[in-house]
Amino acid sequence: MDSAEQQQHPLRSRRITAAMVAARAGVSTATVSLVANGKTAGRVSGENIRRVREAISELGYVVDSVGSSLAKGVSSIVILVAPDISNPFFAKVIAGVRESLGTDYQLLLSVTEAGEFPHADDVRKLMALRPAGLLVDAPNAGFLDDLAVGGPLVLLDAPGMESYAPSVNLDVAHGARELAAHLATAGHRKVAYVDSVTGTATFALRREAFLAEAENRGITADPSHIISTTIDVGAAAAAFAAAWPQWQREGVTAVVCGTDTHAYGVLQEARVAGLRIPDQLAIAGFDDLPYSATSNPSLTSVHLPATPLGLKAGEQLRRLMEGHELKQPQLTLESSLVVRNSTSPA
Amino acid sequence: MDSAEQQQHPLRSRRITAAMVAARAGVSTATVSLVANGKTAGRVSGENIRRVREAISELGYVVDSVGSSLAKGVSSIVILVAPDISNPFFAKVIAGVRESLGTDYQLLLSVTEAGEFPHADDVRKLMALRPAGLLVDAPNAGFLDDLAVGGPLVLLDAPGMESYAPSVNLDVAHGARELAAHLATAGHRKVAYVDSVTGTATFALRREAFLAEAENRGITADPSHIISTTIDVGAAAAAFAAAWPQWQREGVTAVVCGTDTHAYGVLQEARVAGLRIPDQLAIAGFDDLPYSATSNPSLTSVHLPATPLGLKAGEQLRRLMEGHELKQPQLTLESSLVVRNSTSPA
DNA sequence: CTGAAAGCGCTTACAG
DNA sequence: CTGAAAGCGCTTACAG
Repeated sequence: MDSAEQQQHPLRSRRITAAMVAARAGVSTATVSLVANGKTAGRVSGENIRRVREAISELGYVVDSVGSSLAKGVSSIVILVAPDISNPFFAKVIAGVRESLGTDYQLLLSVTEAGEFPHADDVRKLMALRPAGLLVDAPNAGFLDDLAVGGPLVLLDAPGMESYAPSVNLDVAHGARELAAHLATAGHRKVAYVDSVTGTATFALRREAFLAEAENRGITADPSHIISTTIDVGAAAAAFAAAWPQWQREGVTAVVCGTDTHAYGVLQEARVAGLRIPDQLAIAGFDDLPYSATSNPSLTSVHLPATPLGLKAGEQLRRLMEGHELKQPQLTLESSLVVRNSTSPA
Repeated sequence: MDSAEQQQHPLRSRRITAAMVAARAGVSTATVSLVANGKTAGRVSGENIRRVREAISELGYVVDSVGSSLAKGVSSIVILVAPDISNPFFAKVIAGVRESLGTDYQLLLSVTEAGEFPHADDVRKLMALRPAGLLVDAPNAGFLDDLAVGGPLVLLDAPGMESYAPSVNLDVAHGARELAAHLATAGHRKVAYVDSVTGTATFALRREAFLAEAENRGITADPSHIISTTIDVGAAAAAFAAAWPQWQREGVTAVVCGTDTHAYGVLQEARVAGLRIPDQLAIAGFDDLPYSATSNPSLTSVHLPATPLGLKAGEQLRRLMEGHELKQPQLTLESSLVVRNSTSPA
């Protein structure tokens, strides 16, 4: 039987269309569309609803996303633009987004080379997909200017860019200040800072909040003690190895890193150099990746709630895509310092 | 930006269409399509090519992906189905895929809850997007049976499933055997194995190759010494903590983990229990994540080439999507053991 | 070389 | 409540 065969191999055989369902149910395609989209209230008789549903399940019909998107003017795709997914932090953000988006929306990842954001042309290509909404993680202002999109848009981890769009941010400054206080209490007076090369706001905020509070507490960070690398263990390790001899001569006793990934590289190289941690050199990072608890020594880090970040951003976007107003367009999630052995003797 | 425009729905309203380009260039939309798609050879005059190109750049026209997909019957979307992206290993795979796919294709991530694969219904929803191709990472056979898709499809890390589709695999068995040999040489006779709960082939292969070679070399792994958890530091830590008292009584001296992530959890808990590593307990994993070099102690692991895996899979899929035959439908990439302090005294 | 026209599959006013 | 019909934006035979 034809229909039985199609049921068995729905993806291999000819595509099932609304017209086929309509023919089988003895209704028009308009009615099929109404039923398939759950817009039957006061528009389709109970009997027809039943017949269409039966035909749909018998044939294994699924609304074609492309035809539907063209007719509606918008697809079910949500684009997540992010500068770096190699950071394990980001995997958690994605997990959160997926969870809040549910099965109605498809997540399309727009990833570019380490730290780079797509430019106007790439953005246009993305918009050609008619996304239902956009999620932009850790953007820089230049990218948001290029973007200039009017549809549903939520920013993640974009401090200082609240004027562009609804955002979900992390109060990294709070954790950064705790870290400065912690190092001051431990007696450090000269610190170095290993930043990320990407000019994204969150990294600037981490650095500035830390350095400001450090200064308040009598800690100095000489300009030559502030360097940047890509978010990569090896790159951070190499940069630290090159800088350390001078830093050591100049009395640096602690290195703060923009991400834990940087910190792992510094840790690795510091151990190669035979430094006693934290006695000769204290090391700390941001993100509190799962690996920071098991590193050697375990890494002091500013904990950032990655999964909740993705979750909240997805929820906000979802409201926007459903046409609702946001009661609270700006959300901020907590951060806090987790002290471990890389700054505090066991 | 004009705030009034942003208030509206520019995603839907201000769209530049082929008709607008055609009007401006004084040609038909058919000619615009030909030029925009680079199919002009012997079909469009030089003069018209010039005029259309000019109009395209003046208006900032981009071919609408939805309309184009509907007309062609296929989109420019490549779907990557994967059971787990929280593993940092996977971020590298994605990076490799993105690189080989280039800018002609958009990468859509189909992620599900930890270790779960989408079932028939979800697959149908995905196929409704009319993807240009499918990449499936670490699938189980049940999923591939459900899939039954006819279009371009490449499997990643799917040992034993070569009959379903072209695949790019990792020779995890080789590294697993090296690991067994290494532990045997170090004098271990009773080992435990912490597996992943997902029934994916690569994990079964890791386990079986390891256990077979272990047995060859006089190492036993009692059934009660083989457990499974999700790929999660905390879950592995808890499972190990619960099992260790019995294992210790029964003489286990080494724990091999299906992934480094599991191993970090075991490492963490072993240190909490005050075990001397590797003297009282040796620990090893698979994946060789960047963090394994900096853990405490550094982790012995079977190195797997994640980025090349994504890269090769993307290249193969690309050939398929361009209508070519694959000269080599089955590719296998190397793995090898990296010995560190968790199994070998510093 | 060129354009008019027929679709691709769906949704949505619209008239009944 | 229902269906015929007009699109959505594009591509591709097809006739000229």
